[in-house]
Amino acid sequence: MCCPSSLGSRKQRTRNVPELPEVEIIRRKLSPLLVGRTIRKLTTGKPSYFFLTPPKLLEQKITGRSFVSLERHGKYLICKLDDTSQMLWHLGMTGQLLTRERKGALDVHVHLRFEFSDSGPELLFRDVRKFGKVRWLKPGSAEPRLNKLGVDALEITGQHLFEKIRKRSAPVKTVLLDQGVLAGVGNIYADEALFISKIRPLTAARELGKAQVDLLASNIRSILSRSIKLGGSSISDYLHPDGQSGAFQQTFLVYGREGEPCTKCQQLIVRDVLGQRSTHYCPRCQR
DNA sequence: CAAATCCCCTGCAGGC
DNA sequence: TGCCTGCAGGGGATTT
Repeated sequence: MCCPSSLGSRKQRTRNVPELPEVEIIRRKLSPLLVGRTIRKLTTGKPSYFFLTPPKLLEQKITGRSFVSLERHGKYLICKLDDTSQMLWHLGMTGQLLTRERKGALDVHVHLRFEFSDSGPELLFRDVRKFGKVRWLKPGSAEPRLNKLGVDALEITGQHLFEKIRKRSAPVKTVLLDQGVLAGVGNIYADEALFISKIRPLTAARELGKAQVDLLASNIRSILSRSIKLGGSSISDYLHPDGQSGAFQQTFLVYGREGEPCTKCQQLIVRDVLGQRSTHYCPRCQR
């Protein structure tokens, strides 16, 4: 049938990176598969610059350890190990955590392969763009990056968000992406939440009134929850650990819809660049 | 302290 | 058909 590109306008290619819902789904699916299991062997691919902890050191520190819990703050996954050390994972843009039966060759983008002492599936850390991060933390030490994160976006309240942004002159879209303000919102959910809240992304954060920020905070929480229910957004690289795709991308109202009619008012969706990130909004609904 | 800019990387769309 | 260019994006470093 008719293809969208027949409209003639050059459409931006959009990608989706793991944001809070995607990381939370990984956590929920991976947690029962990891907790209680012991790492028998860690294999690293060619050392990539992206490791915060050198692969050899990581291998030395976690071999023989077992998983106690898998937690999440914003877009970070936090593995607690049985010697009270921790392993942090950040998936960057294209990071994937995949489970599979122990067989077959590894493709060149697999950077870590966790094998366990039992005969169950192994775990792969795969990352094409190499923006992902893996860090081991010795017992009792804290990760400065985690300490700088704002509250998890699922917990954000209007009052708290208002306090955090009331003096910020930057566009509200840019401020929502600041992980020190709230943790877990990325490009897609920022655009979608602003649309639902009828707030133009370019608006200076400090111009927003308390009622608007209350609404925004509430919409951020609800859109993230809805995405989790639908398995997250799978446009390009994101997959669940078992290879399943999410379905939330089918409900996007503005993201990646440049040039298409707004679902509310038929005005064409506009794309701008803010803080070097593409930003989508309806010029009529969002004032 | 906040804001703006640049950069890491690689697959792939678009142009010719 | 095939080569070349430019873009996507999180977040850290650096500069203003």
